[in-house]
Amino acid sequence: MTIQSKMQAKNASPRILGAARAIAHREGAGKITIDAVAREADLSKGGVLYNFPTKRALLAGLLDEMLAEHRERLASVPEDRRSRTLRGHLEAIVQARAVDDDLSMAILAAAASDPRLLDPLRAELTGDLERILSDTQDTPGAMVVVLAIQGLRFQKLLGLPDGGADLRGRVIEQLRAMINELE
Amino acid sequence: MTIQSKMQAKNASPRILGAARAIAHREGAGKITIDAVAREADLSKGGVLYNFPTKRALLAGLLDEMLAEHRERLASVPEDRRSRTLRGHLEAIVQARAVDDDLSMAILAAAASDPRLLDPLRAELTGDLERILSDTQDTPGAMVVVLAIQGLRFQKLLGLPDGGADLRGRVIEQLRAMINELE
DNA sequence: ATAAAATTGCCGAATGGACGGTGAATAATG
DNA sequence: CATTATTCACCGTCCATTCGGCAATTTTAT
Repeated sequence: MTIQSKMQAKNASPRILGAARAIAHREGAGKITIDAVAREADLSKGGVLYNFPTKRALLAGLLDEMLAEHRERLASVPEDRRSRTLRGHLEAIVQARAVDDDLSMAILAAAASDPRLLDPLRAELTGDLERILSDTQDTPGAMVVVLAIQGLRFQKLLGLPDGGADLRGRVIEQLRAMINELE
Repeated sequence: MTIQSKMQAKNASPRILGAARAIAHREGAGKITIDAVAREADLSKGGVLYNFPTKRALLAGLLDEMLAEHRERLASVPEDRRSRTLRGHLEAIVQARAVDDDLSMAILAAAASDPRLLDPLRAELTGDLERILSDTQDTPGAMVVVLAIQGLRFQKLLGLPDGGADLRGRVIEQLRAMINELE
């Protein structure tokens, strides 16, 4: 109980989402439970459920937040360069923080029982993909890069073998080169 | 209840695994529960747990089975060609049956709470990757193909946008070409 | 301005269902 | 008979969701 013991915060949602992230990072993707989130956010279970009427809504909120951050990162790529979106995607995973991995796993796990949870992600990626493909004549070439980037994501997410940090670096260089060679 | 009403099969494990697959395919990844599997396999819950002492073991069994099939597919690639393993991986997803997607999702979901469940997969892929990389001088080039293939897997698994069947086909052609150009 | 009324944000106990797992008894097998 | 395979009846836990109530805040009425 902090300073705001009796003070009513206008919006506890960000605190709740932050708490969920913290739990995912500290205890793993499977530990995101309403109780746990409530404790972490210094809130009651009812309080959490007031802001997110269902657990699904909470997960959806997390995904939303991640997508927003994703958009920000894309926006931070210099305007003038070709293949902006594609570059953004690549740089995003280069800089990706480890925190998001457990979070992604949590969302993935939930999506197993409820595939439509990923709809916002699909929508976002559909837009990105359109932009990427319309940026070049060599659509298959661009698509290969997109797929490789996605591969990198899941490789990291699931801890699949990557051939060592050394190779990983060279692969990223290679992908950068491939992007530059797109027409 | 089929012909084998009162006949005791020597080994119910395959039937159980098959039941799990059926459920995953018919009702989704989230519906694989011990009770459900028992019903589907026409067995009691205890019977299932006799063969797989824990749910984790059941999932591990499913993963095992999938990896075995994976190895078979790899083995069916003509001996003489270069980059055998890599070609195998590519052809595997070209022919992949939809059944396995829900199954993979189920395993993925479980891995969220228990990452070590994926250890056998990691081991398998580590071996494959070694073989792939030692087949060529252009390790980054090969790795890009590996990643793209992995990207294809997850794209399909999660129903992410793929730019249409048309592009998909051309991408696969492109990947085949890239493999051929590896030295 | 101020009392009354309504709304907002939250609490926390209770509910109920789903699910993994156990163990003793029983049937089949060789 | 001994071992193996399976049933049946429970148990306990976890966990999302419900719900009635309460204090602070805002709105409405007087």
